[in-house]
Amino acid sequence: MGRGRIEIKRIENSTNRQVTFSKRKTGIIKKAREISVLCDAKVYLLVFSSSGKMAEFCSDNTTLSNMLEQYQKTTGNKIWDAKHESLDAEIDRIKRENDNMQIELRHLKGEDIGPLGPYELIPLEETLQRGLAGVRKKQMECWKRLKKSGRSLEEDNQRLSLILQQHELSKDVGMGELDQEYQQKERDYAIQMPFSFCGQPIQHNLDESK
Amino acid sequence: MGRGRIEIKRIENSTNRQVTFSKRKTGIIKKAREISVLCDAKVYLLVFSSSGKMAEFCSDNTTLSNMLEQYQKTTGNKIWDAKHESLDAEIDRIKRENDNMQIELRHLKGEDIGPLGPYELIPLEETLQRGLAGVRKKQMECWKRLKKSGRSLEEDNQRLSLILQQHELSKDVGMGELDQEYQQKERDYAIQMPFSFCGQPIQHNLDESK
DNA sequence: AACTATTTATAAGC
DNA sequence: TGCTTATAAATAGTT
Repeated sequence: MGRGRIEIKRIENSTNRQVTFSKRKTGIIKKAREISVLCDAKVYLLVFSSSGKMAEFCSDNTTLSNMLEQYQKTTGNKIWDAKHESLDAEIDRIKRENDNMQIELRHLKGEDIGPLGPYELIPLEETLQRGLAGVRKKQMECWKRLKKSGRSLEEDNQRLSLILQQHELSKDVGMGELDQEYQQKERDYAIQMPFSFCGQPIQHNLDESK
Repeated sequence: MGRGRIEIKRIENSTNRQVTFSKRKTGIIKKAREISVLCDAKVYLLVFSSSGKMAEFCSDNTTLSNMLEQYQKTTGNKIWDAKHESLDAEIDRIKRENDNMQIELRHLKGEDIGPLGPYELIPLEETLQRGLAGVRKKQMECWKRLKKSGRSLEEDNQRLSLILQQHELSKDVGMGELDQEYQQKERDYAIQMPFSFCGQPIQHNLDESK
C-alpha cells in the first residue's frame, strides 16, 4: 500500500529502513489497539528495531506478566522455569569454580594440606617460591623508589614502623613449630631460598640515608 | 477499511466479534512478520481472544525469552518474580566473591602485583611465608612416613626422580632475575627463611637406608 | 470461506 | 520527524 508495491524483504537502505520501521511501528500498534478494543482481546506486542529502539503495546485490560502467565497455562511451555533452571545451572557452575579457587587458596596458605601427597606438594611449593620471589622483587622496587625520592622525616618514621612490623611478622613465622630434625638440617645444609628481606636490608638503607 | 467505516469500540455481536478477531488476527500477524523482515526488527506478538484462543508471532531471529531479557535490560522493569531476582542477586554475589579470590590468588602467585604498595606487600609476603612453611612441614612429614614404612626399590626410584624434579624446580626459581644489590645483601646478612628442602635431606635418608 | 466496495495503511517524495 | 498523495492492502459487510 503506497505509491508502489514493495517486496517483503530486508530494506537495505538504512535510512529508508528506519523510516519504514517508524511508520509501520505506528501502524501495527494501532492495529494492536484496534483488535484489542473491537474484539475485547488481550494483546501484547514487543518490538525492537535493528538499532535497539524498543516499542511496546499492551492492552488496557492486562499486563505483560499476566499475559505470560496465561501463555504458560495455555501452551504448557515454561519460560519462567526454563530461566530458573539456567540460572540455577550458572550458580552451580560458578560455585564449583569458587570452591576450586577456595581450595587452591587454602593450599597456598598452607591450610588443609593434610591429605596432599608429595606429588601435589612439589608444584605447590614451587608456586609459593615463585610468588614469594615476585613479591620480594616488587618490595625491593618499592624501597628503591622510596630511596630515590626525597623523603621527609615523617616518611622515614612511617617506613621505620613498617619495617618493625615486618620484623615482628617474620619472627611469628619462625621455626618454633617446625620439626627439630629439620631445623638441624637447615643448619647443616646450604640454604637456597630465593630471597629474604627480614629487616636488615632496610636498616642498611636507613644507615645510608642518615 | 471495508464496506463501511466502523467505530473502534467493542463489537457487541459475539459472532461478529469472533469473525473480526479472526480476520484482524491474521492481518496483524502479517504486519508483524512484514515489519520484522522489512526492517530487520525483533517482534513478539501475543494475543488472546475474549474466548481464550491464543495466537502468537515471534520473529525468526529471536525467542520469547530472548525478547523478555532484552525488555528487562531496556526498561529495567522486573517481569521475573522474586525468586528470579534472588537468583540473580546470588549470581552477582558469588561472582564478586569469585573475582576477589581470583585477585588474591594471582597476588599470591606474584602476578598483578605491579600496583601494590609496601603496606599491601607485607601481609602478602607473610602469607606466602606461612604457606611455604606449612607446605614444607608437610613435605617433611611425608618423607618421614615414607622412611618409616617398608619400601620397595621401585618406591625408592620414584622418590628419587621426584626429588630430582624438585631440585630442578628449585634451580628454576633461583636468583637469576633478582636485583644484584639484593643478592649481595642476601650474602651479607643472616638468612632467616623458615625452611629449605632442596634435595639434600633426602639424600641423607637414602644414605641411611642403603 | 469468498467476494468486493470501501476504508486504511503506507511508499515515495518533500 | 511530519505532511502530502497516489496506490497497495486490509477488511466490513454481504453472500
